[in-house]
Amino acid sequence: MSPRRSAADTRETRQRILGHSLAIASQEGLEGLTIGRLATELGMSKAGLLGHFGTKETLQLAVVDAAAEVFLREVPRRVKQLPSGLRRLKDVCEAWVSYLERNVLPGGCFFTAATAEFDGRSGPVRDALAGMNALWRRDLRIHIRRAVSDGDLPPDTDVEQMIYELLGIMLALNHFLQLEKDAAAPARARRALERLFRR
Amino acid sequence: MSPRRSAADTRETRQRILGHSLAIASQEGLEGLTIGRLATELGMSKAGLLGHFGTKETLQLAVVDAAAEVFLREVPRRVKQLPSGLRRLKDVCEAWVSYLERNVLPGGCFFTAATAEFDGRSGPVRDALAGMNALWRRDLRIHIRRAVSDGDLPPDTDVEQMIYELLGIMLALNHFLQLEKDAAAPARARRALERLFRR
DNA sequence: CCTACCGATCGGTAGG
DNA sequence: CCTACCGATCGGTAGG
Repeated sequence: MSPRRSAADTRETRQRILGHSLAIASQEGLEGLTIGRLATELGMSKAGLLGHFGTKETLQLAVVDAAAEVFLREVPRRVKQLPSGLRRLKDVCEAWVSYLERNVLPGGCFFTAATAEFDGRSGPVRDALAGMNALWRRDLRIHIRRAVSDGDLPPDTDVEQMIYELLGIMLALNHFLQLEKDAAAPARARRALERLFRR
Repeated sequence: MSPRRSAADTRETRQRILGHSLAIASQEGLEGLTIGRLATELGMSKAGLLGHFGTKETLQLAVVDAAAEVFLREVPRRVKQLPSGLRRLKDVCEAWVSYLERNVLPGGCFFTAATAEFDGRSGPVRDALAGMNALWRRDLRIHIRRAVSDGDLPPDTDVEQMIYELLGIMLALNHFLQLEKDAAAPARARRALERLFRR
């Protein structure tokens, strides 16, 4: 009667796995994501699950990609696609704060958690995380440089310094939201950003 | 011939275990710290090791305490015990940057790593970490308040905002040191601190 | 502190 | 996608 699993079904199952993996990984880390637990919670067998990815490491890499997808959808793609510059930078940062504030993933920022977890290791997962971090900094760098050449930031702006401080504000936001459940943290992040852009 | 293990020997063994645990945990996390691995690397049996702590959770709590010991020794106790205030606050922050810069633990700041790992969970380990974070913020709060009442910081200083930004600078420092091995990060942290105290 | 062991779970494979 | 299984390792205990 019912046809064999179509390619679309397969893709859907894969997305279900990745969605649940992302939720687990944001709370308990990429290593806390075990095949057995994942299979049980999704109501499938370990072998069936592993069939989609081959090994746990491949699954972890797919989760990193899925997390990047979510972040790109929720932050840069969410703001009006104005020309690069200070206005766009501010919009991106506001979307970033809002992303963390809205608790899109149950455990907060996946990349913050996963980066802290893997920064002391080596291998493909660590490299993928480092690559995503570098890509995102590159985006910020472009906006900041443009803001400087537009005259919206002082000509002596230290671009890397600004990226450093931006990231610090976001790391602190994630920290206060996750550890302290401090509802005042987003306002603090916004205030810190204002001070950063108004120097 | 040789006497039975003395209480001093026992304490020494315990310290050896905790020291090695701290090194592992700063790199691979408090959960990556497994009894079997720890026992092998220390050349003792799992049962012998567990005898000192009872359960893994008790070991994890002891590691949190040991990490606090190291941090207190390397940061607040390392600066001249001047009266609380802006001078002391600046000294403490410099010791904090230096602590991370000198890579006292192989995986960077234990508390940053462990907090990111446990902030999505519940239980005694998470609570102990939250408690240490709160204690440290209390210290910083006292210094900032004193600096304000001394007139060394503006009377309208938002104390919690300054703590937030301070923590962000340190989280970013740990991030850039661990993930990017960016030797320029300590200088960026110092510059960000200057800007924070000079507003 | 040790040896010897426990049940549970890990990632993964064979075969269908 | 499944069942059935593998060796390795997990935290922990009994008994000395």
